[in-house]
Amino acid sequence: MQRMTRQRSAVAELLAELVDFRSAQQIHELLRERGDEVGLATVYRTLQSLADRGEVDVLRADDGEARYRRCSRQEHHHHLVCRSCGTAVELDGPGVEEWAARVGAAHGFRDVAHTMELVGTCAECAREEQD
Amino acid sequence: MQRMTRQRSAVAELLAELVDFRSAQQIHELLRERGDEVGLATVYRTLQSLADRGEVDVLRADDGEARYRRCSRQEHHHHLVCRSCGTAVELDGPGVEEWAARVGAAHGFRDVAHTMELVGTCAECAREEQD
DNA sequence: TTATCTGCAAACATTTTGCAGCGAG
DNA sequence: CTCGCTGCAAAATGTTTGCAGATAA
Repeated sequence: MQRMTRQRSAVAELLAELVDFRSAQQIHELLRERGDEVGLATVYRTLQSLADRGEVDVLRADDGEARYRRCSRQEHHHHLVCRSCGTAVELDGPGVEEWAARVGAAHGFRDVAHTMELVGTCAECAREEQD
Repeated sequence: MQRMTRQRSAVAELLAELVDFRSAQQIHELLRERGDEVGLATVYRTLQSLADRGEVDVLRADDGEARYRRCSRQEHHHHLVCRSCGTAVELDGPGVEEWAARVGAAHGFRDVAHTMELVGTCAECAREEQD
């Protein structure tokens, strides 16, 4: 069957700590940063097998990159990012989650996941733009 | 500005006849079948410019291919896509727009834009999974 | 005329795959 | 010891881009 290897443990552990969707390449990079060297191909293979077993969610970003997230009922959150300086605010509040679930149910959809990104100009950068 | 060429007319006409999402490559093939030879690169460029102007919707299939469809509405809206069969439902209702604007304002952000995608399993595919 | 568009081929980015060697069980 | 797993590099796939020639306005 399935063997437990250093590489697979590393991917699983990292996923357990992440809350948002991340691309395979981001995951590969995060592993490297924490000292767990895992081949990119292995990251792809591991994520794929996890996805096949339903242990991670897979979504596609607008640029075509696949994004993975460990599957859980736990609420994830979103970010509001400044398009100018990159400052990111973590958002909480169930607003979007509720809306997504309600809309999905209204159309008979099950297991509705979502991705969402807010981009704007933060107060500070808006002020600087005036000059 | 923008010139009207044989190729662009052909793409526009084909899109007008299609109802569901098609990939750029499918569109290229459909054009060839009806005798309108258009280079694949031109198909991509045309679809991209149409998407920029909001005249077509773009979605990403699970395999990473982009799918295009002429937009039935001009306003900004979102989609609920089935992760299994690809069926897409256009969503209306200002729920998310209001939420995004409110959250942005609460943090002092200006010109808040957002992207969002819902993915779920539609009723029909959920039924088939039972077997 | 001339700025834009087109087709081709080469470049790109992401993901998959073939294969020889490694290593968990 | 055995197969499944890994890393590498090569291939596949979908999309973008550089460029020389074609063409709408």
